[in-house]
Amino acid sequence: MKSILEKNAPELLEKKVKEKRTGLPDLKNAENGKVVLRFAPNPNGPLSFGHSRGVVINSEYAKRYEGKWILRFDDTDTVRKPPLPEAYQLIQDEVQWLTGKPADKVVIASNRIETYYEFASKLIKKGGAYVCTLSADAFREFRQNKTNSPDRSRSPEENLKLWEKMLNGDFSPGEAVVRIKTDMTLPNPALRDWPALRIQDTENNPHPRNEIKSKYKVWPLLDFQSAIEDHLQGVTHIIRGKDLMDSTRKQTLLYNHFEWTYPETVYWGRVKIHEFGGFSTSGMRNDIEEGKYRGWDDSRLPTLASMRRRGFSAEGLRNFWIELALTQKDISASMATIYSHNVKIIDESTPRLFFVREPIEINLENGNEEIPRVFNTQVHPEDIKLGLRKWEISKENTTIYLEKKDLELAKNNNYKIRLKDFADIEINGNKAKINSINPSEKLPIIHWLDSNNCTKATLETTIEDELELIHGMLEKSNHVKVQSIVQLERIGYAKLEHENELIFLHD
RNA sequence: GCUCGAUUGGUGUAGUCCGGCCCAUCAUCUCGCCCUUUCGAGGCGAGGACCCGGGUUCGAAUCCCGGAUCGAGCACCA
Repeated sequence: MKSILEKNAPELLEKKVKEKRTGLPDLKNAENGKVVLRFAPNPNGPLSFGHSRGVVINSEYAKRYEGKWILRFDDTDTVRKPPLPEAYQLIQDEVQWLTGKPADKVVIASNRIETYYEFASKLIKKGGAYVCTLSADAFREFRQNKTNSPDRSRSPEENLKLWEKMLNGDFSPGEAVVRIKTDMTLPNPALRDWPALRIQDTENNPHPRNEIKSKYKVWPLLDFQSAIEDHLQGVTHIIRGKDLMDSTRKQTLLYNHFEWTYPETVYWGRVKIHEFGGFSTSGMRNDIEEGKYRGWDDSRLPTLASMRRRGFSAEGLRNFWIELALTQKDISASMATIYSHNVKIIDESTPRLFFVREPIEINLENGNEEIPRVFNTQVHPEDIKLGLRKWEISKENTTIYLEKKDLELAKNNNYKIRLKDFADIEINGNKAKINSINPSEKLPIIHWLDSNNCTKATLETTIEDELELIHGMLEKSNHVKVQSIVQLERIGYAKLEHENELIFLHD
């Protein structure tokens, strides 16, 4: 059989060789050079770790299809989710850091309110939308009963008048809303005459941007604003959470009124990180204002700012999200996976350094051998090009530091231990003598410091959701600049945040 | 309740459209070994999964029917 096929129809055999796909799936109907994507966070705080998924996925697709992606600030709720003025810039900085370049375009919804008004007017004129003066509760009845409300039958002219009254401020919040006319008998209740624009009390809840403040009383809701803007910007593909599936359906109904074609849409599920509890942007904002956290970059917070501060590499984060790919499953990932991605990026270029926690002073004396005058080892064990760590060691009154914990380790080993890259020693009280330079027997190897070649330093870390400051001695090094990542041998990776101040990254 | 959607090892994925080469991929994880003067990195090996029940078929992770479980929407939030 096979040989017959080989002879007569070899393509049938070849077709069976399936290629394995990794990373992001292809986008449907994606034409190279023509793809336009967007990511639309609410600027009520800087980006959370979860948001970074949106930035990474959209920018990666834009790169793959040589298209562009728009960063859009959906800042249309001044009451419940008031924007944070500084977030607009913070988010753009974070995007730059994460993707290595700015978004291709930035759109701020609150700058475009009048444009949204135009489309609302147009649709009301066409009879595709109407002003509804029912209360939310009253309308709910009609939605549940699949019956038309009396307001629904008003003529476009009457609706236009009411719309003008809304804009003029003749209605208070809750008294009038613009609804998109769909069909009250639609099986999905979420789609029945859904609300598109509402009134907000911007006297008491002004928009935080100075140029906006109390300028508008009527504000579009997400489904309307987003749909109009996507069309105006020529968005071809929308990647959004599956919680917005009904938004797609609502917006498609709106697009039908205008006879526009809706973009291709793909969904992702929720992502939980085992180690992070439930955090919301507004919750974090409260806690920060109350002083519970030191800021958005507090290392206990699941924000991009925090991860960036701790020293995560943007590339590692990107790889993490790409590997998670795009599925509608609600997923629960572990920090271990993120660490693993990060280590792959940083390990080969990260200088090694000794940091002795809770240092105990020991006087080092000559023993079977004299104290060597120099300590010499590589900055990176696998890469000599990164240079050498070299200390001059005084031969008189030589004081070294060992970790308290390592003293216990030595105790369990007849007080004999090996100082890494240096010598075997035997400890006796606060003194130690050198037994041999070369490793004479298999001893535990510990890191250590010479008092003339180190300085006091602190390591900030998180233990059970509390910030801890570990005091210790840090090796002096001219290979490590402030803000760079180091590996504290036998401890883990950390960032030298300031002179003599380290912040723990991960182990 | 109504309406959507998802279901592959501990975790995340590939494969599902167009059934066989899938005794199921890759990564993470765990364990073992090697290497290494770090509890790091690297190398090698092992462990572990097609939600359940029927059906169609020579053959089902893949198709059909039923069920279960989980999640989301039904806000004048985003």
